[in-house]
Amino acid sequence: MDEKYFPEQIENKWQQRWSETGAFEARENDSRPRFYALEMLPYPSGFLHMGHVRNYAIGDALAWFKRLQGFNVMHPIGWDSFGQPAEQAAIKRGVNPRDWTEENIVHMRGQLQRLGISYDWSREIAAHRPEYYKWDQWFFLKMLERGLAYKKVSQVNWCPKEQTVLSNEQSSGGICWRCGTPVEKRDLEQWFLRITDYAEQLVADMKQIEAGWPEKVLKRQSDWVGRSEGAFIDFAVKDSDKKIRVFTTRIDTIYGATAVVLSAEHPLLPELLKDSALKSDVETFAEKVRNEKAIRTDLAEEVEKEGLNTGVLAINPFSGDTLPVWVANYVLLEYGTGAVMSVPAHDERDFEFAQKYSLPIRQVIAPATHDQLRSEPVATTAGDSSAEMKHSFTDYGVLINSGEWGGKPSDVAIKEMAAHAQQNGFGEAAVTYRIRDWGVSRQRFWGAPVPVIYCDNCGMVPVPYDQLPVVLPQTAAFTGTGESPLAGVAEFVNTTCANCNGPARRETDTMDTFVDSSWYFFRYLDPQNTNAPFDPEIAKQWTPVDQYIGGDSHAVMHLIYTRFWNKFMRDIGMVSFDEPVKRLLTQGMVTNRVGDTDEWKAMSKSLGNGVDPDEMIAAFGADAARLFVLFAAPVENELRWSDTGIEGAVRFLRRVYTMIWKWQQRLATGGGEPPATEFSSEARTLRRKTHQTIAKITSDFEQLHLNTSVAALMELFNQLSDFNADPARASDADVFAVREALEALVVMLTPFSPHIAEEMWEGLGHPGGLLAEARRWPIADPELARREELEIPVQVNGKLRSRVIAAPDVSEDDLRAAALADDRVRSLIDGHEVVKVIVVPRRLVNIVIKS
RNA sequence: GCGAAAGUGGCGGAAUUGGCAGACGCGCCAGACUUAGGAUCUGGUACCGAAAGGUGUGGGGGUUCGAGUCCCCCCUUUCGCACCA
Repeated sequence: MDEKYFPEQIENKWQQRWSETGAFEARENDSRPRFYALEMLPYPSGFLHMGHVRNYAIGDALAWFKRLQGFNVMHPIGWDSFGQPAEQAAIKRGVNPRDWTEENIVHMRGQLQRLGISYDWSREIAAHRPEYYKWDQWFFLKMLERGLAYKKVSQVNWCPKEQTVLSNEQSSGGICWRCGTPVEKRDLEQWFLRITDYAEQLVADMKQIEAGWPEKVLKRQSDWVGRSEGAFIDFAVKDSDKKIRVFTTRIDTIYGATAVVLSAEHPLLPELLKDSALKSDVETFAEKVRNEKAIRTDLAEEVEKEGLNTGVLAINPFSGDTLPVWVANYVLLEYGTGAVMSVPAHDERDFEFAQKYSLPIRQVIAPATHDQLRSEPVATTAGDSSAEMKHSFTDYGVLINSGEWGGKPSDVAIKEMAAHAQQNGFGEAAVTYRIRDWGVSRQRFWGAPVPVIYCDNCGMVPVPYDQLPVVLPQTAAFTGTGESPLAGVAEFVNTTCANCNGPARRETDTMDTFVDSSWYFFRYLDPQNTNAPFDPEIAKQWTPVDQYIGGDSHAVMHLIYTRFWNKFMRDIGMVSFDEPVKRLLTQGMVTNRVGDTDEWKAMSKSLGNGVDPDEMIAAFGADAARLFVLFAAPVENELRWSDTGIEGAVRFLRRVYTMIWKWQQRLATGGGEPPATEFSSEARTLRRKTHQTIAKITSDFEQLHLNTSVAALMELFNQLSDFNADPARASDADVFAVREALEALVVMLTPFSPHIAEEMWEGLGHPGGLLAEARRWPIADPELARREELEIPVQVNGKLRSRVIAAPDVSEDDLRAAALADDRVRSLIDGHEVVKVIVVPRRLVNIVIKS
């Protein structure tokens, strides 16, 4: 090792050595316990940004930690390389998306290697390569076989700026997930995956992962799936054999229904209107509502409720009442049945609607008091409470004005009334979900082609498995019009039918890139497999993933799709578990000040607040850059970038390096045996700090509390500085204590700054590198970590007044006596009555006096 | 509007979960290095006060011998949801 710390030199040296020795390659024939550390794979945009650096620095710290603890660690990386930006580059600049993508990968791979992230590069994958997307297509066909992939015309989310379809997850909140443009609705024929078949499991299986996943991610997923228990009820249409089915979670309020309200898109509407005098008015109104919905852009504002009476009447199956049927803009076709019973007295929306259109308001739930829950049925009067009620009453309570159900509490009535409906054939208890099927069709070039063909004779024909992959053509005309560019590539489109050999056309839609990322981490485990996406036997050894790390922006996209995919893979026998990821960490964003303002936003090119990782590496070294991002904030917090912070990291590394240099000669030659002589009190203090630090960092790592681990390393170093022994003259005992501290420091620094750690480890006289031994992570000795004496704070009436020194095993009585004997304490309690003395063993004494 | 989380020095953040508030770092101040300093080293750094001492974890109340931590009300910020029947 050199006298001075030259990061570039050290980093090059070790990156090369790691690569030559295959240091990070995970092997199958290995008896060590396994650990799968996974970071969300990047899109190859061309440049690594600080968010990537943070993500991979966290994952790498964990991977190194586990490796040093003796685990066989799987730590792979790949490229989420299909998607929009490549195609945008093609449209705008005429470059070939494949070339653009491959060049970006080369550049970013170089950046990752310069960062020294310990990936097993032999397992690298890229979604845009046929050997990968072949298996996307394979999975698609499997889903098609099982009826889980289907095509239908539907209203889809359309981003007018990017000219593309978006899934519901990608247009959450009504805006495009990528560019923030308000989303429009369009009618298109599209491929869907039946994620709704798994809605119940997506909710129920959260139990299995709740210990390891952030609560907020599970909450968002749970909201997204939107499980809701209630009942379907059929309202017969008067003078007709038609029925209107509504969904309600509050069947107990059904006697308060004063209208049935349909969404403007409700399929029954045209038939219902057939004989209505108001037909044309209603149709005009419904048309207007549909249009407003399709182009709605001011999402912040709640739209004012509007409705129109259709003139049609329906019959409440419980009360026999005749109710008007309305059409209104606040009823959604997508949820429930597209029709609701309007109960103004007990639903805010219905109340508002009833107020506006002067519909009657009938109260049927009374607030429950303790006695009422047991009271006899209240006499029913079908009164209109519109005058008295100022707000809807939406709590559960006791039924009134509800026929035979009067007097029953809501929860009981809900169960009994659903059963009653079922017995009488006009309804049933039901569970509905908010989640919709996953629209995976994209009218895009740069994605995996949907592997089906259309034959004039045979209709839609799946591409046979042995004809996969359906390979993307080299290029196409990129017009950016929203039509799939593949449609213009004749040699792609024109094919022969696998059934009848007649002429046929290929599907020109490609798949959503979230298909690629739904199962990629299984491919890492068996990346060369040509017979299957992966060998289930190999996958079994490594999965579920032990720790997954990435941004929380994917909480309801990638992270819900991949859970769905796993359940599908389970159902076709490829995996044996329900959940693919045991523990998930959603790391915080890396932000920087925007210009001269006080705003902190995620680094981005367009805001001009980006920090180039390459520049950081050049100026400070990869080790310092990584150390800083891990130290500056807890991993889940936002990280506000600071240029001075990283200088502190370099300073620390340089100080450690200098100390190792100072000691290396003495340590490299001397043996590591415990000395014959006694340890001095200072040496014992150093050893105590060493073992306390080992214990702290080892346990911090389990929670990924990396910032406090770094702080602990710094404390250990400060203690070493204070120890201030001279390498030339130090006693054997002192040298032993220093060696113990320095070796622990170096090994525990490795997850944060691996290059300098390897260099220093070598400098300390250990050839072969840190991974030469199966298990290198130090183990804390609790005996040595224990304090020899305790400084116990003494409070008088809760205020800190003094401290007493005590042995760690001091008895409560002795501690109390010592506190009461303390001079300062005595001067304060003299002349006062001691009411009580609280002794917390090993912690504190509080003396309560009367003042 | 609904829901959730969070408010600790100039800044990022610690605090063994009810027991010494401010670890560690950044910044700042002072000093040293017989020149320079955007290098390095040493010391200091919550606030008020000369000191003794007092005050202090968004504000107000409460529980407790003891509250950053628990409970209630309020304020602020961030995030999520957007008529989900």
